[in-house]
Amino acid sequence: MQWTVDDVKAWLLWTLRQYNLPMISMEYFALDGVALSSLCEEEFQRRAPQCGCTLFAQLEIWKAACQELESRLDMTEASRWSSPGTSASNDASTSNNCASSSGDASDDEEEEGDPTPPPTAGGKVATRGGSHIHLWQFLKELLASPQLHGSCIRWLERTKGVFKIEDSVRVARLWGKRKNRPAMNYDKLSRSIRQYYKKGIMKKTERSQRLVYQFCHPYCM
DNA sequence: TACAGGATGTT
DNA sequence: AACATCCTGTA
Repeated sequence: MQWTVDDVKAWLLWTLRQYNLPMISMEYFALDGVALSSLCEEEFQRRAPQCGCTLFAQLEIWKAACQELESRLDMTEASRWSSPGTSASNDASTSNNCASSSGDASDDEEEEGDPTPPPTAGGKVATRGGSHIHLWQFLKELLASPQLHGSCIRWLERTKGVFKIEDSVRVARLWGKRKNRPAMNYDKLSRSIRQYYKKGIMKKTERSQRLVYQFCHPYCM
């Protein structure tokens, strides 16, 4: 996360726009990438009461995606991420240090994450982070960023909530990373999706194709 | 490999 | 409750 203050601002604006979120005061986010990463969910909420939760969750996904790209993908796609930048003019700063040699990487190294303890006052701080995200929410978050995850999961018919998992291994790995479950795989992830059938969160498609699922109505909006 | 679900443990 | 894990069986 080597973002500058401007990179952070660009990411915020881009994310707000992607999700039609209300505008926020950028003054509270005059931070570089490292500082932004060190913020806990509550601190996001404080700075952006309307959408801090979403921004925090999106940043988690972004970080996971960056790790994925650095460790897994080759340089051919590296040009696609760099900094978010609104679709208009953009970057003279492709701040990439992706010098990762290819070779193999059964698993990536630890993330630079957050070595900075949150300097908040008062007693109770980070600890109660929000990892209580549901699988269906996580999948929707991935689906909401096709530029980042379109190669592993994408909508087939967005209005109907039909989507396809293109790369089951990668989706499962991202889910495991998010939940801190290193042993996660598609077998277990798909079992959880199947539980959604009787819960009315997802349903089977008309003529079931493999790796294609469908959200039930309130959940696909 | 993917899919369907039952059983059981964990948080 | 919402998984995570494991497993039997089917296609």
